[in-house]
Amino acid sequence: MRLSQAVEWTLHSCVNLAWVQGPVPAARLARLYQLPAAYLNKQLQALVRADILVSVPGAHGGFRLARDPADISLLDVVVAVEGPEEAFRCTQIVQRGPGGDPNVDYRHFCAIAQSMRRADLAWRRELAARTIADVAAEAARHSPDAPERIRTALAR
Amino acid sequence: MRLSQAVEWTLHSCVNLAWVQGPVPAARLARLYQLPAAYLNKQLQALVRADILVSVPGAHGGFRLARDPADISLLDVVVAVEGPEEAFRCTQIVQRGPGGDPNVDYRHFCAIAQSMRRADLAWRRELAARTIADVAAEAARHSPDAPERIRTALAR
DNA sequence: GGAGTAGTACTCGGATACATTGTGTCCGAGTTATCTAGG
DNA sequence: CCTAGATAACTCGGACACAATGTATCCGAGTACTACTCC
Repeated sequence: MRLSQAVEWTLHSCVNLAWVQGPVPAARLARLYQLPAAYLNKQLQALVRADILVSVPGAHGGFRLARDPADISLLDVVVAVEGPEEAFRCTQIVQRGPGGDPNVDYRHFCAIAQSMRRADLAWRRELAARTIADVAAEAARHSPDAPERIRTALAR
Repeated sequence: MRLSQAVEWTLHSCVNLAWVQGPVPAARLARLYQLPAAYLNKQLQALVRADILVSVPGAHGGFRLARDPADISLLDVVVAVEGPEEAFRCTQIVQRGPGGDPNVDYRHFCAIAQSMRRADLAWRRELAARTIADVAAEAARHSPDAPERIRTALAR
């Protein structure tokens, strides 16, 4: 099991966007960490579809947060990039086993599926409890001049 | 993010092995749910390397649990199949950003990495708290004749 | 001087290739059970 | 009848293909700004 690289990139981008005002083009966000600009752009589109970012086309355009950083959880970003389905996929192989009932939905009754779902929920709960604003504040606490550095680095 | 199919197969196989005595060949375990036998065999090898199963070669050979089902957590099986590394991989892109210090290990200091690690630990904690014996007992509670059905289906 | 218009630079968005990983199959090495022959 | 050896069947183990997904790139559609021309 493994999260895509895009999760790291988009999370950092969201935190950085929380520190600036106007829209920032993907190329400038990518230049910060020397990332491939076009690919980052592609991933940010997923955040736009999830109503986490707003894209502004044309010159002086770019991406900005769609709402307050305190209203964007880490889970929101992860789900936008990775999709909503949970990590463990119960294919209900028990249905095809001895004593299996084709009319029973084993995604709810299979003890294994239940345990895996419980772990998944615990993971999501942690991510949902942490917002972009939390992370930004924590980062600023650890290195107080980071916001200003990002602002100047993202300036035209 | 997505766990491999093998997790479901190996977990069910471990529960089934907890209900029988001697070694069971992979082909017979696969036949239970009409799974590709050779591929299941390949996955069970990973459990052998992790000291969860013991393989017995030759005629009348197969796989059996290496220790008591109560001493095998779901996390043990998942780690054996998926590998030990956590889902979120921090590549420390902050190092290459403005104000980044090449001598700092941001896997421990980056606020994002910390949050993702916390979620990962919560997920692992849930899986570690649940054993094969727990799942087997839960399944037997829900359908009491399941163990006997499995035993006869796995008999030569 | 001001307004309208054509042109230009910039940005997102999706369509298109490449690389990595998951999925599935096949055959050989090694072991055990069985059968056979000899004492 | 018992024992030793050869044979055959069975099983794991890893090497070898195929498919799906993640990664990366490129080009077109659309917008805002700028410069120019005309009134």
